Amino acid sequence: MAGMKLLLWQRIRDELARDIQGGTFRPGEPLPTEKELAARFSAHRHTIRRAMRELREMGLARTDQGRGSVVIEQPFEYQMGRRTRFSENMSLHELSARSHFLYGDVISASEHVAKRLGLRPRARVNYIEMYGEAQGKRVFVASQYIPHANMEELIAVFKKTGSLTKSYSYYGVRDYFRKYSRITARMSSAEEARHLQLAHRQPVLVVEYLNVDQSGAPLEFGITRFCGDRIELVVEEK
Amino acid sequence: MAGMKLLLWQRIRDELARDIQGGTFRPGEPLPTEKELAARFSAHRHTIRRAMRELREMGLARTDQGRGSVVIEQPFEYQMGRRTRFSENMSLHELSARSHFLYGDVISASEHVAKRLGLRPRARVNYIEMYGEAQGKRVFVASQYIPHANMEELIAVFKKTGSLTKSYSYYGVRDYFRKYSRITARMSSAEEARHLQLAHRQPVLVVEYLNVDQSGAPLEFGITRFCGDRIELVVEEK
DNA sequence: ACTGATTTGTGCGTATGTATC
DNA sequence: TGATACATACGCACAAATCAG
Repeated sequence: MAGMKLLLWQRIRDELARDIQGGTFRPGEPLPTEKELAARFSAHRHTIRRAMRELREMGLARTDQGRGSVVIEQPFEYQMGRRTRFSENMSLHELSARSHFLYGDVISASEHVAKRLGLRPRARVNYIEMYGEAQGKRVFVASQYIPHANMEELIAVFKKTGSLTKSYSYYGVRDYFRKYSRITARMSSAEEARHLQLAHRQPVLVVEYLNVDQSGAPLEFGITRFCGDRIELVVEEK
Repeated sequence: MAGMKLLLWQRIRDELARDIQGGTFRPGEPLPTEKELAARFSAHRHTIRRAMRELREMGLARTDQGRGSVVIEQPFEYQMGRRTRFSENMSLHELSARSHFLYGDVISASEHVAKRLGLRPRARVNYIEMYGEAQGKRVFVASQYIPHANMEELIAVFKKTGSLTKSYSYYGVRDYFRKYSRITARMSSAEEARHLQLAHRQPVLVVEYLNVDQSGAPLEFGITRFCGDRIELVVEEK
């Protein structure tokens, strides 16, 4: 089978794929126009299009009518399941992932938040805003609400440890679980676009979730906004 | 606790919430400007803004700087898990949900599809496009790939039964399971916007998934594009 | 709001190579 | 050998979306 003769469009597809994976064409950057590629490969535009179709299906490129084709930014995988944790999640992929503190305060819960956490309205909660980074790219901003009772110095502890999981263990919570996730998509707000360092308004994946401790008691309610094209949520059934 | 005195902003919030939930303000329609609301309630604009903030947190309204506030279209819940099926899923909520046939053919699988289904490249697969409707609103368009071997008349069967689950049972597949789901968000293409009957380009939730039969063999690979603001995917852990 | 240039999307026609019966 | 079917590749034309002025 080795040295099998490849068709023209397959050779073009493979060469462009190598150019992309080798870094000649960088993620986010436009690919040459079909006309230019036709000249480069001395092939018909239809043949170029056949190759481009495959690149799209391989998830390497995206093309828009009237605009052209761009190299897709390979999205990071974000595993979502019973034991979803950002730090464990992305370091698995050696992505040098970190979360960064943005803002924290003790506030009184809105009705919506109180209901989700099973608290009485206006109960005191720790409110923490953070953003997540992987390979130098912002991938999410998150707002988290944790009941203030029993964890009165959580914000200070979080600032020191830099991780909610570690902060919980400081308070004796050895393990916790994702109870549910509710996922929608919408356009980013101006503030979200700023935090995610997006040039323009882009779609965000909005995940509203509840984490519970080992006894099943609500531990943390949060709303995470993922940059739509930099993250791929993976829900794997066992 | 009954008859507890409510603050002014809480009364305004509750009255507006009743207006929205009662249908005075319809989903998708703009709410009165803050100035108009201030006049109606004889309250200061700041007080109106305090109430609006809660409405946003309750998921009832959305406001954009310079434009105003609109009533959020309450998204349908779409349960996602091991036994995800559209027909069972939405009829639970009495949403009069149906899926509609768009296009079907036997094609040869692209490399990407063949890989996911564990077939050799260019193997024959049934290709079915459909869209889903709930309460008269388009909620998704889906492209599905099912190996052609063993299910040679699948498309004809599907046209008659109107359901993939029923079509599978015709071929003796009594049950099947969701192996994984991969979720991203992006802008809808022109064609997707048309199928989803969107006025403008809007974000879509893209779910790439694999269903397997009871023996664990790949049964159906598909890409579903949900209208971002009309659907909320729910991943519930047990 | 309009115009023209650029770029991708689509359709049809033609010719050629290859596999099958 | 011939007939047929199918995929590949090129040529040409026009539609549709985008963008700069």
